[in-house]
Amino acid sequence: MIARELSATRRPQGPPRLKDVASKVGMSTATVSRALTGRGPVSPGTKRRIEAAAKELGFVASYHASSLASGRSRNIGVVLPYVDRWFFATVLDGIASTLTAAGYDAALYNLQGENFRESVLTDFLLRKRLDAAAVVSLRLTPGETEQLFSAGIPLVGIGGSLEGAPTISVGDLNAGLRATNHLIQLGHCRIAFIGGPPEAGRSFPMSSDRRRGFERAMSTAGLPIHERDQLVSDFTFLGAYQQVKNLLAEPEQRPTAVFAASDEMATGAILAARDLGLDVPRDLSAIGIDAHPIGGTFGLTTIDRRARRRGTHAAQLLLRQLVSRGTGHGDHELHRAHFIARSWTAPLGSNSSPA
Amino acid sequence: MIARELSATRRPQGPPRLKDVASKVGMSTATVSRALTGRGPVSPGTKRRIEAAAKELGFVASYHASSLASGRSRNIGVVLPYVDRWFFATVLDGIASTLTAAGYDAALYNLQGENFRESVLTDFLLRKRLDAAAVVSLRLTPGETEQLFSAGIPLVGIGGSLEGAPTISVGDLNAGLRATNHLIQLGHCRIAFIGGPPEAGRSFPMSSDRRRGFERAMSTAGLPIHERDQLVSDFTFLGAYQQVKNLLAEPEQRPTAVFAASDEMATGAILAARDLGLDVPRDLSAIGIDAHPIGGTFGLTTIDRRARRRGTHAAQLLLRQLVSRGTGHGDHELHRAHFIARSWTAPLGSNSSPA
DNA sequence: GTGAAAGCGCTAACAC
DNA sequence: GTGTTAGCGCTTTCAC
Repeated sequence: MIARELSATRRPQGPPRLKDVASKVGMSTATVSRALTGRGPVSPGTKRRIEAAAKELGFVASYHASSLASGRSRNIGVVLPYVDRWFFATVLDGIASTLTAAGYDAALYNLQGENFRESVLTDFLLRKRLDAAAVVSLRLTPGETEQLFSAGIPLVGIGGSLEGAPTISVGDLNAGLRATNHLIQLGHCRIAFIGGPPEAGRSFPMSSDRRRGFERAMSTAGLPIHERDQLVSDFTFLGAYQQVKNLLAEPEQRPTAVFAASDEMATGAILAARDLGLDVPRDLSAIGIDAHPIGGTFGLTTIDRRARRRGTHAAQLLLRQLVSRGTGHGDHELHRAHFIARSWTAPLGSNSSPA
Repeated sequence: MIARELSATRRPQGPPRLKDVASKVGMSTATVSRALTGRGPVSPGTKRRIEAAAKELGFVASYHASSLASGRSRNIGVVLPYVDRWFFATVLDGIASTLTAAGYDAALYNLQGENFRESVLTDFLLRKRLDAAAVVSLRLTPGETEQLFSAGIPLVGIGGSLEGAPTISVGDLNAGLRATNHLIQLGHCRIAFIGGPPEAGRSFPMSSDRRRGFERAMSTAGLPIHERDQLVSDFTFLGAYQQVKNLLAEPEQRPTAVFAASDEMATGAILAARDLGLDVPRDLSAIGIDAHPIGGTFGLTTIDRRARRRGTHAAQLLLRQLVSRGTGHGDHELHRAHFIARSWTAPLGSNSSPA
């Protein structure tokens, strides 16, 4: 009803339109548009006057109209399996900050594991309100990738596998190798591995790659892998704490070192060991992956995946692609992970035969 | 250049338009629009045929066009100071999931402390591409709130203070009171408080409210607050760990309990105590706030802010407002925090005079 | 360098 | 119930 009354007065004091700016400077909307978007020629003088007028009126172009007319939307999608886990939240933080600074919006698509996978990948792509998308730790099917490409949406992958799209990976396999080798070089022969759950087919192929790195390093060194030292947890502190507590409960079967696929799990492992009266790192060395702040507290040795930086980098890549209008198919950048040696790993020595 | 060539062929195989669906079923675009949006009368029969045709063609309405024409955009903004902190990430998770499930987009605005405050609050509001916004832990100035209202954007606040907008708060003051009282009832007289940094003027007024709760509880109980027991940290594990380690270094001045404004800090405090050789909870009781998973591991007593649920609830509130077209000015819902007593708080007893 | 005019793809009055 | 007709507010040829 109110709306009806207002419509008589016609736009009582709605936001200013391009038209308003145009008439204020006595120019056509076309020129104003060119001046403000920077596309097309405008004389420096007019440009300045237009900008001044726009500012004075507080004019900001309507995204919807602009997007509809131009096909560009200054909106970039970020697709990830979780947002409430440190690694993902941090990557997201990096992406979002970069985009915001560049004047882009970040549209968040939280798949929640696999819950929304179907609808998100179908929906958001089809509606084409996105200029580009960053896909974090997801293994897209060829069909899905192709759909996105054919919709003309530049993609960049982070740590997942994305056939044909530029990907920023950290080399999970390599990280697994290095972490394990570090422990081996310290003299450890019996090393436990705590990984994440087996990947649900299509998501985050990270844990299994690390596990493969672990296995390869062990076999290269000629070390046996004990079945019972192969733990599966959920990337969380709590899960690992419990698992490791069980594992260490039998002294004669104890590993001397543990490699966890996340810092949270590594920390859990350490605290479990401590609670069992073990001395860290004398009785148990531990190494994690992530450089989660919690690890820094204690001095956990870890492999930094540089989460935030990778997010930033992915966003920049996308932004650059948007400018050059190239899709940049298939470039693959490997961000080498950064090794951080700290005090939770120690040479095997004083504890060759645990009490 | 390619575009130019293609334009000859005219939409070689671009996504289907409303028009395509219309001609496929031999109806006008208006009817198709009505059928698909559910706004306006359509006979059940035609509706079904239209839906079938749309599905078959893989038609999905262009958001931009639809938004421009209707003024609605199925896009809701989420403004928060950080995304890489557990509480915020979890709230965000709750909001985003709910919105996604309802077919809405979540546009993320990460202020990064105060970095992007200005531009976000100005920009995203002016462009009006948002149907509504959830504002987490932010203290908006009256001017800012008014701007948002006058732009017709329904708001809901979570845990911040938002004059005139519905707010979901957890009662930080009350949480502070309860946590402190819990410790007092256990017989503790010397209680330390670890809070966050003083709020940067306009952000997240949560730490100070908890501190006030603490102070009030103490003074009500007639207990003195020692200046040196009032710690300021950064909500992180590490910060608290160090602070508390310093605090506990002098045995004769030791508090017997500590109330931390976050579980991460409480956990840091506990581990600091342990590393100093103290027994928890015999020598030091600790209570936190958040129900961060890390606390569950050890049995940290805490006050659950129900982060995820509050996010969910905020999103629902917004969605409901959008339907009823009311702005719901000023309703204030208090989600009472949930007390979780666990093993890290104990009656003062065996440790009346610490060694 | 600038303006006129034709859309972008959809929704919303309003007639029928 | 359904079709017709105007736009939503901007961008972009295309002339000038």
